[in-house]
Amino acid sequence: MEKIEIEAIEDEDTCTCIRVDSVQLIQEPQITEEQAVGIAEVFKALGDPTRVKMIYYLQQKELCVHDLSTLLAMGQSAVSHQLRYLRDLHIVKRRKVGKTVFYSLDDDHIEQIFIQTLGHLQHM
Amino acid sequence: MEKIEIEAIEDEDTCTCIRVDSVQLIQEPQITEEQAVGIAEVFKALGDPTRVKMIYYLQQKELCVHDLSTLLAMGQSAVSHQLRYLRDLHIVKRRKVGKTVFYSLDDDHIEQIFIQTLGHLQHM
DNA sequence: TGTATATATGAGCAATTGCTCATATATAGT
DNA sequence: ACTATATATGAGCAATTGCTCATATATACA
Repeated sequence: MEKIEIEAIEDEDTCTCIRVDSVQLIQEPQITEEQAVGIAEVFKALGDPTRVKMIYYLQQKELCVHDLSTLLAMGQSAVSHQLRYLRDLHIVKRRKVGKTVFYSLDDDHIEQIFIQTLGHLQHM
Repeated sequence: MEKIEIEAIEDEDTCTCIRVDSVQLIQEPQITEEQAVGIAEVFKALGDPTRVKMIYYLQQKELCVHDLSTLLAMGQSAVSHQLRYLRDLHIVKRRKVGKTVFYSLDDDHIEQIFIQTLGHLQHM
């Protein structure tokens, strides 16, 4: 058991509630800015109702832009923009057949996270 | 095996790529607007670097506002605002002791989703 | 080659977000 | 009661978001 020097920290204010533990955490930062940004980026991609529906449908079957547009009752442009966004994050991938482009999920991890969360949220 | 009437759908445009399946999906909507909004709401809460860090630290131990402020290198007001946001979603809860308020995670499901996702994202 | 269909993309715009600043509230100590 | 500390909150503002509209690109077919 080591004793921790509370006096080691000297700054402008007075709160010492659990300063000790905070310092311990600070000394092992454990999560970097880049990691936090990366994690947030993925969650943010799933954090929009339109994209939730898209991923929900794509998780069931490959769909073309037009059909997604119909299913979501949204303009083709809006759908294409969202698909572009998801594709940039490698959440979704394209398969072109003639004029039409089919989209499907591209990432097993994200798919699992999505499905698990769906399950969790049933019980809330 | 049932045959599906493609001709049943008659609307303004021409794409019939997989219209049949789309209609099948449409006939069982399976995901409502409210559900999509609810799911997105949760993901959105996790979709910001500041909140990711907060949840990451709080998942390790209960912390007061001041210490979170120190850990995140952010102003107390910004931290309080974010905590308020997370509290409204029942992701975080308060425990008041004298002048200081301790925050901790309030939802096992969200905690699990967060940890699992953290694990998944290690392998990406 | 010309036309129609399917998708992609840039610009613009209203709504939302995440912060800061100032200030309010709550509690403890004198 | 007065002061200091800890947290909460409203207003404001710059940045981001998610759509629409117009238009570009790609492919199929006559």
